[in-house]
Amino acid sequence: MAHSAPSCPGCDAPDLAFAAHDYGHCQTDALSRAEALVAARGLRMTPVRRRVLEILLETHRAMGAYDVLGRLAAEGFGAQPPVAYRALDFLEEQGLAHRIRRLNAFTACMHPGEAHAPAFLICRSCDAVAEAPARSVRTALDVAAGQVGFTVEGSNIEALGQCPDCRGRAA
Amino acid sequence: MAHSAPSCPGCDAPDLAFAAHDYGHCQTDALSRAEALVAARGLRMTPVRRRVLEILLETHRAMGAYDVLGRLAAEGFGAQPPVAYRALDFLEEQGLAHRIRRLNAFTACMHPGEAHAPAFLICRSCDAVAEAPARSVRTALDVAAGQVGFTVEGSNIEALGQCPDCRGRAA
DNA sequence: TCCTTGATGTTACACTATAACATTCGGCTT
DNA sequence: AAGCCGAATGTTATAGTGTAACATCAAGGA
Repeated sequence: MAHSAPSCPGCDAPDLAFAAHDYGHCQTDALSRAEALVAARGLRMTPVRRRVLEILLETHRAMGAYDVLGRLAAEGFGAQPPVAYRALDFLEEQGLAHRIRRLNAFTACMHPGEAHAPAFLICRSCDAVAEAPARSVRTALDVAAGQVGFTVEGSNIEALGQCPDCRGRAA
Repeated sequence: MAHSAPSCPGCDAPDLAFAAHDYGHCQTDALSRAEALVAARGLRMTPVRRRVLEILLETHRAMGAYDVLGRLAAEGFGAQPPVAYRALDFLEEQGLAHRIRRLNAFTACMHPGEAHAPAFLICRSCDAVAEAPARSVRTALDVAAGQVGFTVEGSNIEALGQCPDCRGRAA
């Protein structure tokens, strides 16, 4: 699936990836796209799964599984770890959420349905996480791996550094 | 520091990254280079640190902190987690070991002293981990991040897939 | 010698994640 | 409507990963 319909100008515009903007756009749009995608695959977007995705969509940060679980429990869902982990695993398998391994945390995917091997930019000052277009990065990785005969099936590419806002503020 | 002296033909040759070869070369050479590097920085390569590096160098795989700890404990070193984690953290800070976040594990660096932002190739069949030259990958990441105003200070780039051997055997 | 610094060792605990099993729900067949 | 089946949820319990805090010890300098 091509990148035909940006889900949110604020989220997608490169120069606004870290800028403050109305998250409502991202949230409602990504959610409806996720619903359609899951339905098209003959799977079920259950209440827990939907709620977890909504929670992740509330911020452009990464949330730990136990943070998500806390929210779920407070809302009457199950209060045990598997409840959160199963929903998160489902969302990740469906490409609706990503795991940020550096943080042991999860973040909503900003481009559901589009084939992409994202790179994540993690700000060490404000903990914001942005999903950067990384086709070139992934390509370079495939090439480097190919040179040693390795076939890449999946990747995690994460960068730790400083976002524009924090760099401006703190030098 | 430039990549002037490959530490081991078997380890460094791209087409042998995953091939069986005499680990003795890698181990003794990497170890002596590590010693020199640490000394040059005015730091101390203590017995625990040296032993942990040796243990990591025994294989071209990633080891969990608790696996390392088990070895240490069996040899008379402290038996509590911080003993292993402190040595591993030291080695990582000095660029003598790398953390493979996908596996919650650690692996010895094959190019100590050389500036590098490595990519790791993790075989899902045999669990071997190879450190691929990834200057181009890191450059692509820097560029992609730069486009959204993000300054990359550190990265983890990991690929999951199949090594040449396993692909040959299993199709 | 005394003192400071850094390294090691310990206890104790926090955080992350999964195995295994019971229960419930939705859809389908009869 | 009754019964069945597979998927999803909920639970208990436990495994695995990582760190805070403090005590002890060794090395080097004042």
